[in-house]
Amino acid sequence: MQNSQRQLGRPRKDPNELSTKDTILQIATVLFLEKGYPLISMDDVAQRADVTKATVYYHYRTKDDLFTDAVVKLMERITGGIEKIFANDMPLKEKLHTLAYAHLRATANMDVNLFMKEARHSLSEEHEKQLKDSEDQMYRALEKGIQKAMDAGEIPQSNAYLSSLLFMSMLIIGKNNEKSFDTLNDIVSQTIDFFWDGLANQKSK
Amino acid sequence: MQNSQRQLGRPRKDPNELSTKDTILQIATVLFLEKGYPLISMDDVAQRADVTKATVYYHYRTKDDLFTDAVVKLMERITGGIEKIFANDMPLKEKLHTLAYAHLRATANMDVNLFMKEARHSLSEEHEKQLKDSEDQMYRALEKGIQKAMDAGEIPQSNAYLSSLLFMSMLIIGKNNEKSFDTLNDIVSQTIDFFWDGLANQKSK
Amino acid sequence: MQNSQRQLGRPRKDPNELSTKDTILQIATVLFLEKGYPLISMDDVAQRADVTKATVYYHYRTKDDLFTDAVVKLMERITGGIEKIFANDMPLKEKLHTLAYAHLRATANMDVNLFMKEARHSLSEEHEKQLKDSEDQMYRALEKGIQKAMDAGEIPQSNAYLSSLLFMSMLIIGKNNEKSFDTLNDIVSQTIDFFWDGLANQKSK
Amino acid sequence: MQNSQRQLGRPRKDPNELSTKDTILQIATVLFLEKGYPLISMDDVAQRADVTKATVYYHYRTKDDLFTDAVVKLMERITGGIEKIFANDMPLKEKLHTLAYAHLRATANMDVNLFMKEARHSLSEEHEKQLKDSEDQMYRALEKGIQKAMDAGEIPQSNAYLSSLLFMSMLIIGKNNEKSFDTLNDIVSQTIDFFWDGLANQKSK
DNA sequence: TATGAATGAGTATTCATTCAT
DNA sequence: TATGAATGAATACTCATTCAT
Repeated sequence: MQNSQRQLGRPRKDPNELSTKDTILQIATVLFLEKGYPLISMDDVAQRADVTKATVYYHYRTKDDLFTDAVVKLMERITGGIEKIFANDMPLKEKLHTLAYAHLRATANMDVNLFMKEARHSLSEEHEKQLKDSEDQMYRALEKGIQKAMDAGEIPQSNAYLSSLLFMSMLIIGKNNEKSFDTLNDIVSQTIDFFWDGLANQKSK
Repeated sequence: MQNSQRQLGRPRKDPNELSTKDTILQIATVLFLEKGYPLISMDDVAQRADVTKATVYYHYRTKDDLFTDAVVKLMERITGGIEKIFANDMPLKEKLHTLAYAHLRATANMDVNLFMKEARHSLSEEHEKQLKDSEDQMYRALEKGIQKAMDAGEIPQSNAYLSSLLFMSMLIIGKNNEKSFDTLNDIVSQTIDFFWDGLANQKSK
Repeated sequence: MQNSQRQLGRPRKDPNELSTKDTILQIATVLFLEKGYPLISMDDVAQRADVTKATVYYHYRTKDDLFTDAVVKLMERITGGIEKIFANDMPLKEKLHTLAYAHLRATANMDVNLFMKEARHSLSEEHEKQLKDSEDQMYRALEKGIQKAMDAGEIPQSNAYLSSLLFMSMLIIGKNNEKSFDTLNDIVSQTIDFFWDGLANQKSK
Repeated sequence: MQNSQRQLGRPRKDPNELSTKDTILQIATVLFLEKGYPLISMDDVAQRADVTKATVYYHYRTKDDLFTDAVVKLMERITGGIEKIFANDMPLKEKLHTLAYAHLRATANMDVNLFMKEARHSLSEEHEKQLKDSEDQMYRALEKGIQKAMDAGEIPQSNAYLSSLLFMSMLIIGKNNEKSFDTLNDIVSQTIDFFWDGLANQKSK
């Protein structure tokens, strides 16, 4: 009797490489981040992934599906990163620093915010909801970290969710205006200081 | 010399109506703000302005031209608004409040940031520069107002330009998450408080 | 003052030729008749009409629109033909002969029935209704002619509408099996005879 | 020689279930009848049969093959039905009635004629011939029955083949316009009466 | 026997732009 | 000033078919 583990269908050429589906997703993520949803065509993705358009469609039923999958997985990675940082034992301000660097490096050419919003006008409600959820999860992870610091008395109690929104927002702006500053370093430091002072001086509510 | 009271050329039928060119620009601005550059076609603009596409092309050589003109003029209006507010005599915090309301109201459905960035990948360098300049002018106006407050000792000296960036950024984020808050009022108040504390506690540099 | 009759926009190259729109419609009708709705692409139409696909779309918003217009106008022509024949003064049987010939000649390669039904699965409800209506009108014209003959006592009273359906149906079948007969003449004669006897022997209802 | 009772090869798990190939054929027949050849994709068939597309291709080399097999087998079944009815001993008119009901019920959603013709433009000559043959066989079965009635003096001698074509043609039209009549019953009765009078009054040739 | 992966060629439709009046 | 006609290039998506297991 045959080993029932045997794989059906045509197998991957080289099992050590990324699967075609993963390659497509990876390339798509980069491209969407770089130029945004409407400016990237399925042809662009196919060409860069060195497969035919039909292959892209074999793995992702629609452009929406591909985009949504790309964003959701990206958000999950970012959320994971945030959680990992907050699991550490450093003081909050240092965590924020680490976070800021990690985030800015990871999303090099992109504006996650833009990324999300751009799609809103093109996606189905279901897809939009998925996006929104994954985005929200990210903010919630950050909120949780901040809240913990509030509960630990490290900073005064205030609206931790709003703080997380503002933190992300500040990072983005910094990045968009990178050229106006000497270094990424400068932006991060000054932004964090600014944010920190905002945080530190909230009247308990 | 002609009497400057006298209108040259054939006068518009109804002087209260906008010129065709202005109608087109106005409509285009609204549409671009609503959906972004790539999602609005020249046909959309033409239809909504109730002229033919050819007429749009008569007044604006390319879509880029139209978009750039729309953004630049919008930015000029916003910049003007900022300057007017800062010319007043209220305390800085109150000015920021006024500004926040005015801005959020004016840009109801839109995200200026998105608006600007979206175009970057589609526009020629020349057009991009024009956009960047007009955006910069807006930030500079805000920066100037903040700097004035620093010089007057109203708040401590720090990076006024960064502060202006952060302020705008916070407003946008707030707006995008409007649904997380009870009212526009809440967002503005909390954001301004947060920003204010960031501002107020900067160590002099 | 300019003549207000002046045509706006780019005019037809040669005003004696068919307008582009008419050319497209004519070609499309022929093609759809020959091969049916699903097998004819907008590209096919464009190529045969010697214009670009975009031009076809300039004149007809969708393939459905083009198809519907083609069918409706064809049906109108057929209906008109039927009415003209029935306006004459010959005996009914002769009219049917004339009709049969005219119809078979006009719809050379086609099966109007096929033509109509094929579309049913592809068209919107609105388009389907238009088709159905134009088809119905044709049957009604025939029905009216037959009814007149009944009222005039030329043939016994019976269901004139069913008779018109059957008449058309017989013609089509005859045509589809043309090769089994010697000549178009044979088919027409025998079919009409058959139909005639069916008509002539209906018991009054 | 093997005992013919014994099944060769691995027996099907559940002998009541259709073989995969038969399932595919059955589903395909239904789908093609419903929507016609061009509108049904191999994917549609595969999905509805709950197998993969590759499996369909394992059993049928091409879409043409599948279609042709579907039609030929359908025609064989119909032909068989006709023969069985004509083997009976009722008067011809009653046979036609029975036939009409059986046919209209069996081909519920379809127009066999349409079904056949639609394919003509897509199939190879070889396939077309097969289709034509199986269709012809059906008409011949009907023709034979009618001829027998003529020879038996039940109806006057005339072109039995034409009569069979017309009979089928009339049935179809009736079905397509079902909604214009009260019941299937009405259509059948009236159509048969009409046909019968056509038949009964042919001059001997 | 059955399947997962991949593809080349096509399909309807859109869009920025040009041109002649 | 404004327009009707025309187009080249792109866009999302589909489909019959092949291939290696």
